[in-house]
Amino acid sequence: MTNTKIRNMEDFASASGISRPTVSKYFNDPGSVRKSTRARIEAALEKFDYRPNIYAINQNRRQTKNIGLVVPNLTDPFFVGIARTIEELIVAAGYNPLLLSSHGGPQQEIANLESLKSIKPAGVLLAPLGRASNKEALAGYAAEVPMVLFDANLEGVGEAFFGSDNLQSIGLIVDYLCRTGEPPAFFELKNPINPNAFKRRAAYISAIDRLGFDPHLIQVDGEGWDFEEIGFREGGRIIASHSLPTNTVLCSNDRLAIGFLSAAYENGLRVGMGAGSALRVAGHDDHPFSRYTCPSLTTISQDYASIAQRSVETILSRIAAEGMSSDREEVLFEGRLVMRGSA
Amino acid sequence: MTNTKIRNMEDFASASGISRPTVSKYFNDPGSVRKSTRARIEAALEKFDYRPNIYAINQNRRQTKNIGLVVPNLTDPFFVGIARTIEELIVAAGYNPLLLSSHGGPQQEIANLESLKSIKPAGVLLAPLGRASNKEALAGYAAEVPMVLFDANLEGVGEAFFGSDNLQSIGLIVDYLCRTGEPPAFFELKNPINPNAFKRRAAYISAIDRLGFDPHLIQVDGEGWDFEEIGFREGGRIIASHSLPTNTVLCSNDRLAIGFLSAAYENGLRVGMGAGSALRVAGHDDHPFSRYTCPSLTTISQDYASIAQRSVETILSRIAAEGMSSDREEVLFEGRLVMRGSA
DNA sequence: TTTAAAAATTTACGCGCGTAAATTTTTAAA
DNA sequence: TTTAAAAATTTACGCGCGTAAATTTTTAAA
Repeated sequence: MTNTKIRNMEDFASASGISRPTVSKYFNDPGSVRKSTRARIEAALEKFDYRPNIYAINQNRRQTKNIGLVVPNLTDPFFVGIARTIEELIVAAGYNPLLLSSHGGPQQEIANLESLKSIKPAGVLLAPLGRASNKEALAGYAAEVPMVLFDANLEGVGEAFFGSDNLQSIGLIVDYLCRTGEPPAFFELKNPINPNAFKRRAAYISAIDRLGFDPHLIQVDGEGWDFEEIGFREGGRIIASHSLPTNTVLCSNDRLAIGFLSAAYENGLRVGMGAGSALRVAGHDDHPFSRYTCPSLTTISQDYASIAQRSVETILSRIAAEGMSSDREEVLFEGRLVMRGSA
Repeated sequence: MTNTKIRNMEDFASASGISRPTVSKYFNDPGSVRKSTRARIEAALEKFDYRPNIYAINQNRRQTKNIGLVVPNLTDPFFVGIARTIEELIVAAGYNPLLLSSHGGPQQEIANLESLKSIKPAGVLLAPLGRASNKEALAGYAAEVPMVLFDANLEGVGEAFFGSDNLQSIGLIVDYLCRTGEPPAFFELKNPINPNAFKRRAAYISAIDRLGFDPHLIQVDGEGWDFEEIGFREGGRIIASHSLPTNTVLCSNDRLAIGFLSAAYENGLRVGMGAGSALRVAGHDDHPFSRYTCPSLTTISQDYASIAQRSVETILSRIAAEGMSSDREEVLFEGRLVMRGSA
């Protein structure tokens, strides 16, 4: 064999002794060619390590193998974790994931989707910002590209939504807190961005009502996504002013709770369940750092794995169906109580 | 104007009344065409919102506008932050960043670079895993694609390296700790992955020597990237066994310190500078959560902005130079002391 | 061994651009 | 107004694939 330089599929086909269209067929689906042919191509592949030009492929294929994955934030480890799980599932299915973060801004969210357009994605998985999202623009986009929402729902947008069952999970932790001590007050933002925050508020009120107690909403000011800072600042203010209505606080999410716990420590308030403790604090999401707060945080762990799996399955089936959209699907997965030191 | 469907640059050119080659020239550099021509194209652009097919462009261009960005980990907020800064600089320069995480594994690091090959990147910015990296494979890759390293250095690999001056920053915090209390012991992994860890160890010894004290290395077992867990487990073990050689501990990085502080809390050891405190703890990196530990963590803030900026500037100039590689550049940026409650 | 079905091959075209060379038009300078 | 330079246009080719239709070869079944 001479030292033939393989520059394209033409060269590779002649080097392997197979016609180019058959080689093309092989790369699109190795199982679609005869076993002996496959063996010859793979032998040649060992020798020359040729790979087809992705740009030429995507220019000519009816559809790319790209799937966009847009999350609101990558400074939040929750989205990093679920994005990684989703990416693995997409790769396993033979597709190519493209992860983008909206950095908390609705204009960036739209810009991300627009920039994805240039790579002609077969489908998009979107965890929307929520209330801040440009819903009309997203709905318009979903009319052009198959889109599945996860984490936060926008009514009627996309082919499906998969997220957490806040009614169940908040009910679970409220039950637990009431069973083991004083009924909790609910610490949250006055004007939350995330739709889950509204559902958690409603779930809290419903659970407290069901148990025959009075709901206490502690609604604080704060904009944006810097929840730890808000939890620290507002939590500190409330603790210092001795205006806590109960000795138990359920935070709308772990990031608020992390800030709140830090504020409690700064103010010399001992948190936990023991005799010497003045306060119990719980969160929601099982943030990676909730294990290392002082004390470690009792919280709810979301079913990331199921959310990721169903989201990927659904976008793949919608891509395969090519516009044969049936009804919009909405599935909520149950959370699990994680008991630690704080409550 | 009829309702002409714009399917490609040919259609768009005739709709705007300009020849296709001139339109092509415009998209490659709007400033390269006459002002009046530019105005006509942009007027047509408003009307038809056509955009060139990225696959056809990249198939035909000598070089793409893609720049790969590979970091060891996205669960570590340090890399999320610097990646975001770098992405913004790349976009501002008219290039397209592609962020990939190696998830802590050397085989994934190589796989990331290989997968980048298929999109024919003009250059790659790599924060290598360090000791675990397949150095030969990375060097081979750098011979084919312009590559700049940041955060962790691999001797001789790539066109340049930009990182932190651990000698300066560790010296700074050791000086501070010695000036304000007992000289610190150094808490670290026995076999660290990251080259910075080795430099910090050496910097600690050098600084302690310079001040005329005896170095105390607390080297603990632990594999992988779960530093908080290692800090918590090993820190707790050491605290419980009362084997701390001093009342001041400098941790090799903030994530170890976060775990260590949590362990101190669990063991009832009060950390801080006040009279009632038994222990001082400091870290390195100014992790986003170091503000919310109990107490908040005294640490070193790295000069992310400079590292990001120089890395991007350098890869762009090497891309422009097209293989005209001169000497390998190495620049270390100084850290800044961040004083908080823990030391 | 014959026959039908499946797989591979050949031929041919098209995708949507970049880009080079020769020519024409426009602009700025004399 | 003339002239030279700059910009735009025309013509033409190529990039590296996907893919369809007709034909040939191979395989499996009768």
